[in-house]
Amino acid sequence: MGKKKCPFIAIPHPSADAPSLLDTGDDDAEDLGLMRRSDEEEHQNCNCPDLHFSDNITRNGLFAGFSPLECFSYPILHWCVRIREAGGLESVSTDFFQVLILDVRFYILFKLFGRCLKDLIYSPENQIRPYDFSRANHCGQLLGHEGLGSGGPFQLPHGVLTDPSLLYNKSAYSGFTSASAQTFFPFPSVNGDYRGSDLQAGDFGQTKHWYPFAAPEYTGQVPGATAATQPLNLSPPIVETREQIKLPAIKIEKDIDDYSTEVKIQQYQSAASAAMSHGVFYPAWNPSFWPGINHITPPASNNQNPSTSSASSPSMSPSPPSNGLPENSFFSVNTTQASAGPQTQNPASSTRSSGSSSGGCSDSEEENLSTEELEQFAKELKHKRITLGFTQADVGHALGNLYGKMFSQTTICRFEALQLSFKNMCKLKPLLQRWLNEADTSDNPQDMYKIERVFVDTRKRKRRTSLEGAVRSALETYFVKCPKPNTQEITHISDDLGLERDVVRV
DNA sequence: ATGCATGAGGC
DNA sequence: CCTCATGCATA
Repeated sequence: MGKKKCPFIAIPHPSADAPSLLDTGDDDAEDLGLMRRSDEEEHQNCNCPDLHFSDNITRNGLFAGFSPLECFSYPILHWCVRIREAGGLESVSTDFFQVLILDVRFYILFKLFGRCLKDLIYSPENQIRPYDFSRANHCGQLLGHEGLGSGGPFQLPHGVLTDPSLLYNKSAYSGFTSASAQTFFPFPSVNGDYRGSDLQAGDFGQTKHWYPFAAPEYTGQVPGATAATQPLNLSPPIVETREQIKLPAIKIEKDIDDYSTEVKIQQYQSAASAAMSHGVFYPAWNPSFWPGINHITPPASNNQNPSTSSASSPSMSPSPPSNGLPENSFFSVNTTQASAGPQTQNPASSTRSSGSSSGGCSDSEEENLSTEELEQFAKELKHKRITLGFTQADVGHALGNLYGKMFSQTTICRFEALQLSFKNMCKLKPLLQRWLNEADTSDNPQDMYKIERVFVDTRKRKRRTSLEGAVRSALETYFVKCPKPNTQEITHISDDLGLERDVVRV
């Protein structure tokens, strides 16, 4: 009786809380039903599987250190329970599914293991209770051979739900790390504000780290859409891309590839049509949102403006032929004003063609920015980027597509972390501001980062030098003695340590 | 997220 | 030759 509801996947109430998943407020983690540190105590009282915190800190996001299956399986189980609680697929409301489809993981799993999930939802012997899952039993059933009937090739790697504790170890966003060697930007620490965002990143932002279907940077799609598409779009380029990815998830991915796409679709479709026949289950399951599922025709009452969605259907189309705007459009927007409020244009199809139309144009002046403004903007950028489901790399590429100058993930990262020089921050801000405005107001922000990656820099980069132990400390000693060695001294040091001159110099 | 590499531009 | 902005490669 006294047990509290586990906040792990606090799926919003079907009718009441659907919009909260997209809430851009500070409580993003909560919006997504992700547990925060403060929930730990509460969690002690629930029957959730082993979801306890530890003090390990992950660096790259919520799902770092997790197998894709682990990342998928918990939410799936919770969704299943929720559906069951609601009386089955036929009984849940439209709003419920609007929320549900935002959980990309569920979508994918539903496609892959639709029958299995239905078993979980309907089968009388599966008397699972909310937050009372038996790992071995249900997860195996959900993802393992048993549930696939004919014994699909999908194999569970050593325990699906091994240790989810890492999920919640993400430290609060700290902006500047104390270890930062780039000290030329005098911002104070940014703290706390991105805790939620970082957690959320695990869901929508930095999904590349764990997505089994990720074709990381080449697809030109929003992560969610990417994940939804990959199992169906087995086009050669993607397959090639996979070959190059060294993520452990590849094994899983290949296994899934072997699995009959036809079967997957049928499984999905049977569930979908069953639900649709009862008049539910249609809202956002449209081709635009779920590319590859274009055989499901949403009713006319679809939320989206039909013309808008058809204009883009972004993820289905090949890369755009254009290469963005010419360089002279780099700093062509007055972003000080633009940042005050969203624009009212409908940029659905204008992201490439109307680069000059967004916001008023002005000189290429860098703004007179205060550190506080930059700091604030960096926060806002990160927050909204994550909310919109873009990675840092996406943003960098989008800038290239939209404004002609591409930036790497590194640069975006450093911008968000305020690790660029003040001058550089001021220079980049207008571009990012403009991107932010476009993305923020676009109905199809994923249009903004369709990637035209036709050029490949074939230069062979020097292999990265790794300075270790003795050499490193020797260099440091030299540096302490003489921070600015001249040529002769550099030569001397390089001879002494057996390093290239350039290495010593750098 | 960050260490090291690279190349442009300025002195 | 140096500084700076930026990116690759990798932790």
